[in-house]
Amino acid sequence: MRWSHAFIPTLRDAPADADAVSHKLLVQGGFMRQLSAGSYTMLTLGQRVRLKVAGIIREEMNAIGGQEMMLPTLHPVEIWKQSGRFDLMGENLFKLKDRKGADLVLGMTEEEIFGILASELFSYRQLPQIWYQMNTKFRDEPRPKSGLLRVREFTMKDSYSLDIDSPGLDAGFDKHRSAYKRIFARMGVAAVDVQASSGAMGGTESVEFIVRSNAGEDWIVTCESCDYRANLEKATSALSDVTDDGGPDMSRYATPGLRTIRALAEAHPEIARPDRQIKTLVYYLDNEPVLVLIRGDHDLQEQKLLDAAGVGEEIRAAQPEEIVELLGAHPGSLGAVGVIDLRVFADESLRGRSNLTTGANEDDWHLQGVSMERDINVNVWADLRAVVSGDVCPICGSSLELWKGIEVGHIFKLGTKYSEAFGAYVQDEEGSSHPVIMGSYGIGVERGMAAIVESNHDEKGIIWPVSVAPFEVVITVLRADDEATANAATKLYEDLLTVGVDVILDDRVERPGVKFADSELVGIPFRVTVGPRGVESGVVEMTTRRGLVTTEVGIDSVVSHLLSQVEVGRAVL
RNA sequence: CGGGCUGUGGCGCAGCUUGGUAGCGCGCGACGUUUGGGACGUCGAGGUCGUCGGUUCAAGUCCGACCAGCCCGACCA
Repeated sequence: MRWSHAFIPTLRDAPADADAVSHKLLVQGGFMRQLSAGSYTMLTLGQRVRLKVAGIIREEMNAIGGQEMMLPTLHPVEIWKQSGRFDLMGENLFKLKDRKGADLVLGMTEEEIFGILASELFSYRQLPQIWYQMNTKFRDEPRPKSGLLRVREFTMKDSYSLDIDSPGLDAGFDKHRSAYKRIFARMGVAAVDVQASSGAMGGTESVEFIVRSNAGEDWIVTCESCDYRANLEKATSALSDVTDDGGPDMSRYATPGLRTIRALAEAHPEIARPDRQIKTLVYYLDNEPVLVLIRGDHDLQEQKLLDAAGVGEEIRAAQPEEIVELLGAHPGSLGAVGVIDLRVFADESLRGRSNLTTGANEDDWHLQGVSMERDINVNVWADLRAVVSGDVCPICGSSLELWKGIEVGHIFKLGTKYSEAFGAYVQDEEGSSHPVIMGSYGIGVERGMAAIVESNHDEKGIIWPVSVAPFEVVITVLRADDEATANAATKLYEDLLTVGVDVILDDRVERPGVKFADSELVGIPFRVTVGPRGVESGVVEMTTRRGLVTTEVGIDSVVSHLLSQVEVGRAVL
């Protein structure tokens, strides 16, 4: 491609609404433009990167035996009702009507359709299968943001493993886990696999692939000395032993105006240290009010509550008016003692505790000497608290740290939910019928692009890894209006094309500074500078984008030099 | 869905308080001088000021409604 005739609209001024670095650089570099909230046009540079990322994914999926298909994005609403996910996905699902008034939805993931296809399987001898596709997914996000990091329309590679039994599922899951590691390594991002909540997908186990970045929206917990890694939604920590040394019987005491854990602790330090208080929260799970008990110095992790409750359509904190109606008191004086008409969820850190303080469900009154066993009817014990930095690792006892990251992939052990919903059963050796066991595995292609940029840039612009660069080499012609220089550059351009290098010829009649700045903003890994001075003496310059290291090379040997460096870059794992 | 902010040439913005018919920088076209790190001069093109309605002799400016985008929160595979 010749730059002088390419549509590469670079900008000097950042778009005002670019919050993430990748958003700013991809717009400034002329890779993409926003059409509407969460909807982006990929320009020629962006599309070239996207196709390279997709190519890496495709190669690795094929390498583990994946079979690529292409599924429709327009789905009849019935299949989403059949799987039960029409209600589950709620407003995130795009819905529309056709001319006959029939309800349709736009696919946000494709378990339903692959489940339907799997119903054509009849024998264990046809298993295992790995099926995948890469196409557009639609999600009506409440708040698209950060450029490609959270959008309403994007490309996802989604694959599905189909097995007769759970060892088979484990094998398919592990194949994907290692394929994903290779994919992200080849893309040039350091993605780590962490334990995750399965969320609305259901299933038994899930692992996310996370790229560390402050632009990300996920909080990750890692141990400083062992390999424990988990999303905050799933992470847990070791509990320290607390001895409550018996204590008095339960009694009421007046706490006028004390409405927070801290205020109560400061007013009554002898009986109401935060770790001796029960924090009582009121939530609605699918419109059912429930009480949630956690230790006074802890915070609730809502996803854990949702997981403990089973897959729920909706979780929300109750409003103060609702709380007064349910319990007869305002937040600040709430407790679960004597509550029998509401389900009570309690965090493990409260199990077996006694001599605690909690609200009396009467404004300005609390109870002391409360025993969990004796005084509170707990329906569900679960790990509900949010881990905080410095907590104790549940595996090795070292310290846990928290950091932010971008979720670039997520793999799930689904089980039989969809095969049962769509009648995907196969017979085993004995002739008895079993639902196919499914796994589901996703990678967001454009989000992956953004993650690459987030972790590969400097103050001058993007630094694409060779494997995903829109072009591997840019030939920067100084004095494109000088015939000898232009001819030498054009010859070099054609020679590089001949040996299969992805090269762009910057033959614009621009000042050198403009061309250098653009090539660095766009982030092409190798630059060859061809100028009149060098052409006269038979040399050109090679500059690496990373580090901007420049070396002088004879014009006759530059093609082989470049080719070997490009090949090294392409192969990097 | 709650709270906040913003919509003015392609991009970034001023003008609005105090109403009088639109301006700056970058970019763009032509010509000339330049050309190894984002040049300079001259001339020029380009805007129903988000939309609709209202007030007024007169609205980018005041009022109302709506739409869109962004931020915080809620939410989120």
